[in-house]
Order: sequence, then C-alpha cells, then structure tokens
Amino acid sequence: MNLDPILERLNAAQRAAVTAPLGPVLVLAGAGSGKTRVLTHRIAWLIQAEGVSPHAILAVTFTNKAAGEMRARIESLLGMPPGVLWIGTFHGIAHRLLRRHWHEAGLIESFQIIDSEDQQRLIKKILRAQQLDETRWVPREVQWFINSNKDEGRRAKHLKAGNDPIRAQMIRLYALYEEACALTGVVDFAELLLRAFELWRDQPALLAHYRQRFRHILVDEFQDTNTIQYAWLKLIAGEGGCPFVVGDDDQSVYGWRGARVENLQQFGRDFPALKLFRLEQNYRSTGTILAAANGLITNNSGRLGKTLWTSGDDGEPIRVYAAFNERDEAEFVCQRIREHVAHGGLHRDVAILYRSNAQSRVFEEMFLSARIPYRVYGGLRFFERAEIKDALAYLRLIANRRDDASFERVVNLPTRGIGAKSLETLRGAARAAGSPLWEAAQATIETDALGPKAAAALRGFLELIERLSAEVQGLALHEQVDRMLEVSGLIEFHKRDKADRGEARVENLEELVSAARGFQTDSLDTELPPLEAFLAHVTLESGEGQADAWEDCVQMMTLHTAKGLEFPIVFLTGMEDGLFPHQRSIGDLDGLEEERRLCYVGMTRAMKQLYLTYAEQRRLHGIDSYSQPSRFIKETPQELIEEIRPRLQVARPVASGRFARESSYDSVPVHRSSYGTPRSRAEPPIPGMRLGARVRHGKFGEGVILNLEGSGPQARVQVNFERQGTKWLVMQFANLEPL
DNA sequence: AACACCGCGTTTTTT
DNA sequence: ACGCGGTGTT
Repeated sequence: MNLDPILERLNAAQRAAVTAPLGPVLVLAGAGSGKTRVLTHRIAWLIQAEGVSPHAILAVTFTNKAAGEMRARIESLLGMPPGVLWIGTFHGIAHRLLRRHWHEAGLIESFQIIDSEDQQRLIKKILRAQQLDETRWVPREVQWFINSNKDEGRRAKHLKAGNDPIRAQMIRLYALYEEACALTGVVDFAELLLRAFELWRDQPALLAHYRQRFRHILVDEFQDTNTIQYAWLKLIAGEGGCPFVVGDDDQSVYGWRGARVENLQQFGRDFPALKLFRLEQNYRSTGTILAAANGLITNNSGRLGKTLWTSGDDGEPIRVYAAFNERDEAEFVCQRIREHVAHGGLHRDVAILYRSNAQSRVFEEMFLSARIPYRVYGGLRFFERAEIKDALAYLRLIANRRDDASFERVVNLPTRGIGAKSLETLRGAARAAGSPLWEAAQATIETDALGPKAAAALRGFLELIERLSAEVQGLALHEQVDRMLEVSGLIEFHKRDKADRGEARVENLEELVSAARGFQTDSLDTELPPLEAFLAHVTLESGEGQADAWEDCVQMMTLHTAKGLEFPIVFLTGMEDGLFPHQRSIGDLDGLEEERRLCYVGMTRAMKQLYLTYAEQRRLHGIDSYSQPSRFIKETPQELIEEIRPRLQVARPVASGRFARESSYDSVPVHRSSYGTPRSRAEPPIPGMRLGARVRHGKFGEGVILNLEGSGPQARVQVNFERQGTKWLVMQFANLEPL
C-alpha cells in the first residue's frame, strides 16, 4: 500500500508521532502545531499501515465541532467515509453505549437527556417539594454540588457528611435528585459519563467485549479531561490498550469546570510504556507572536515544557494601545479595522477577544454606528430558546410520558386553565403514589381532588398528548413536528402574541420543522425511533447556527470560545489587571496561572498581527474604575512591543459626546519603563489616592488601594488591609493617610 | 393571566 | 447598568 499521502506533508516530529509503534502515546502539541493533523493521520496510519480494522478505533473529542472536523478530515484522507469507526464527543459516545445497553445500565429504554437548564428546574422542584428556602439552598449551588461529585465519580451514597449539617443536606438533595431522575427516566450530562463508566466497571463481560473491540483509543484536548473521563478511558484501554492522546498543558483553561491537567502527568504513571512526542513547530503565527507567547508562558510553574518556533518571518511587532476608556478602546479597534478593509482586507480576518461577555457591548455599539459587520459568538443557541424547548417538551412527552419536567413545562402551555393550585395537587398525588405526574394525572381526573373545570382541562391535555402520539405514528419526522405544533396550539399561541417577538418565535418553530426535515439519523443508532434519535441529538448538540459563520464579519468572542481557532488579526482587549487576569483569579496562584494560559491561548490565535489593548478607565456594572495595565503585558518581552499613542494630545474625554479624535494614530517604539509608570491623563478623581498606593487607616491599619469609585466627598475606595482584609470605605469618613 | 416592581448578582462553557 | 427571577397588584 502506498503510504505517501499519509506521511508526505508531515514534519519529522509529526511523522514520528503518527508512525509510533503500537502502544500508549502522548503527544504534547503546542498551539498551531498540527495537532488535528497528527490525530487524523494517525488513524489513517493505523488502518492503512498497521492493518487495524476501523471497527477497532475509538476517537474522542470534547465538542461536536471537533468531532465533525475530525470525521471530515479522515474521510478526505482515506477517500471514503470512515463508516464503522467511532468518532464522537465523550458525551456522544457515552450516550451511544447507554442506548445499546440501557438495561444493563439500569435505565429505561426511552430515557431522555436533559440539559443544565432542565436540570436546574428539576432541582428547584425538589427544593420546593422539600419546602426548603431557595435563598438558603441556592439551586445553582446544589446543581454544582451534584455535578462536581458526579464528575469525580461519586454517588450520593458514597458521600459522608461528617459533622457538617449543610453538607448532609446537600447529600440528601443529591440522593433525592437521583431518585427523581430515575423515576422520570431522565439523564443529565454528567450522568451520561458516570453511567457509562459504571456500566463498564460493573459489567466485566461487557467491558471485556469493548476492550477487545476498541484496541485503539484516540483522545483530543486531553488536558481538558476530568476525573471521570480519565477513569473511563483507563477502563477501556486496560493493560494492553493503545491510548493515543494529544494535549497541551499550556492550553488548559477549563480547570474551573473540573478539567484536570494533572491527567497528563498521571497518564505517564498509569502507562509506563508511554512514548512521548512534542510538536513545537508552529504553522500559524509569526516569530514575534510566538516569542511573545513563549515569553509570557514561561512565567508559569510546573509546565511540561515546550517552546514554539516557526521557520517563517518575525513579522510585525505586537502593538499595545492604552485607551482612555472602553469607548476609546473600541474606537481604536474600529479605526484599525477600517484601515484593514480599506487596504483590501476582509472583516472576517479580524477577531476581537475579551475575557468576559459583558465587554462585547461597547464594541457592538461602536460597530453598529460605524456600519462594520460583526458576529458575536456565544449567547443563546437555537435549541436553548424557550419556544423551542416548549415544542421539544411536547415531543418528549410523546416519546416518554414519564418525563415530569416536560409535563410541567407544557401542561398549561398554551394556557388551558391548569393553574398553580391544580399542579400542586397533582404533584402531591404523584409524590404520594411514587409515580410520575402523568400517571398521577390519569388517576386524579377520576377522583374529585380537582375542581371539575381543572379536571376537564387536565383530561383534555392528557387526551391531546395521546391523540398526538397516535396520530403521529408512522409520519416522517418533520411531519410529526409540524403536526405537533399545529395540534398543540403552540403556533396559534405565538401568533396571537402581538409584539414582533411572537413572529420571531413562530419563525423559530418553523425552523425547527426544517431542522427535523434535514435530520439524518446516525447510521449507527438505527435501533432508535427517529423522534427519539432527534430528541437526543438536539440535547447533545444544541446546534450553533453555522449558516452565517462564513459571512464577512468581524468575529467577536471570549478567549475561551476562541480556543482552537485562528485569525490573521487578533485584538486582545480589556488587558487590565482585575479584568484579565480576572479579579477572582488574581489571588491564588493556580487561578492566575490559568488566566495566563488563557492569555497564551489568545495570543497564539493570531496569525499575522496581534494587538493588546487596555483602558485606563472602564465603566463596568455601572461604576467607573481605574486599572493598571494587565501584568500579562508586562510579562510579554518588551522588545517585541510597539506602543501606539494617539498623535494628538486630546483633552480627557467628557462624559457625553464623542471626543475630537482625528483618524490617525502614531506608532512609537516603546521604552521599557513605559508600563507601570503613572500617566498624567486619566488622573483618578481622588487626589493622592491611586490604585496600588499604600494607605493607613486609624482602626484597620495599613493596606493597599484596590479600587476607586466616584469623586468628591462621596467617593469610595476599596482597600485591602493586611490584617482586616478588603473593605470599601467612604473617603469623607475614612480619614486615610497616604504612605 | 398579564403586568409592574424590587432585589440580586455579575468570568470563563460544553455536553 | 442591566437583566433575570420572584413576588405582588390589577
């Protein structure tokens, strides 16, 4: 067999990894070093050179997008669809296993997947049923408790409360939640993973079967795996398996949601025969950008170590712009985009990256008035919209009557006179009988527990679902959806909504019908009826509208969202201490290092030009604060930086109106000392009190000023006292003494 | 059942 | 500043 197509366009390091002898392999792949290429070529190599059956290969990613890309690239490499080879997300693969082995996994056949919003509703319902105060038992915290324990592989029954009554209650709620899920036949995201893990752990015959089958497991973005994902991987790989994992410790930015970079080191301990490869040649960025990123990341400790290099040019310097405020920052970016486009560039070459979503607003306003097309990534996705979830709830009830969450969602939608009181009666009956709401409703309408009107309305609802369910049998999927929208009255309901909001919702519902029309059921999951396959699909892949992704728009997104992408021109905005690194991470080393990796990720997105911008004054959450430039700017080798200053000295911006800024900015090479030295413009409104200054307070002792707000006697300062911690003080009364 | 008001939180996101 | 969720009013 001719293996040239697999190997010809690989560099030495990539080729070594792709052709590594069968056995455990770890590829440390730097940003832009051809990680996906190595992964896909390795699969092709296994099949064509090692004679491995595609049937024996399991490739795991984190996002559907990555899985789709991998599938497409393997197809083009092999010249045919990868067919029987399993490629999917951790959750997708766990789901597939649970569908196949629902019985052994202790699930019902028609189990449904719930997203985190549904999960939270269910938790709230439990809290209400337990008559617990939601301000004391915050649903989000309960949800976090449950999910993080599941991520660590812990069931409620494994947990010990010790002497902690709060923890005891949390554990109780976790157990109640597990019960409710079992009763209603729903499975949340974390449960998919944990269940799939337990399925293999507790069914040795099944595990043996899959171990035998999947001798070759490939994992993308390995640094993002959490405890349960890694445990699952170890189970399936077993002693003799050949896990091939690719990751980059410097791009680990999801520690806060349970990802464990430590798995990289652990992998070496668990598989002593491990072969390690480093991919350090970068094909994306200029030498200067790489030098900046390398320089920054060396400030982190405990790295596995990696230095990116390129055979290409140094390119242009990193440009730093110190804006007066966030509007000035946006205006500067606008101006640079205009220049880029005027020179024949495309809008979509440009990415605006920021730490938190709230920062997009100023840019959006500015782009709107400048008529610059843009697209903001993130935000509500199609299948997360309320009207779509309502429609899906009807479909879910058709598929599984026991789905209480869906029942509650639509029992009175469109309104049919089943109010809070009737529902409470119903919940009580369900609780008493230990049955789902559906069965409780069937029983209750035969009694006089409800008023005659409510009982009739409820009967109408039950009949509606039964009628729909019967009517829809055998129809094509999109006709089922269409029929349901009609018969349920959902379309009518939204049409009656006079505002154009209603119109948009009707359009979305029609969009749902076309989504159903275009839905191709996965060839490997043919056992599942189309409706159920569709429901699982929409929950697992909430669908990013890909349609307009290629339009010529400036791309705006958070740094996290940008991971894995690349753009010719990148603006890292809001480079201020407190914003990036974020205030909440600044205090602890791990948090700060994760922020630094995030900055590294941001820098390495840039191909040709990288801008770092910050605002000396920023209005956030309605209050102005003064900030220092991000420490990440200072950690960037200064000789790579060119500072940009406005050519005209302009008066400090006034609260209202645009400031008279001519269109040009001058580039001036920076002097090492430029950062950290106070600037005369944007002097804080409280004399003598500036950020970082040391002050003494009569009672609290000495501390450092963290924040300033307002002016005059009402002005407030935030001071971090050495002994008393952080406090807000009103200047008028505080009597602070500068040191 | 629809609407007004109040109070709270406010990093990052996938599945 | 702003949006969301929960509560109370008409």
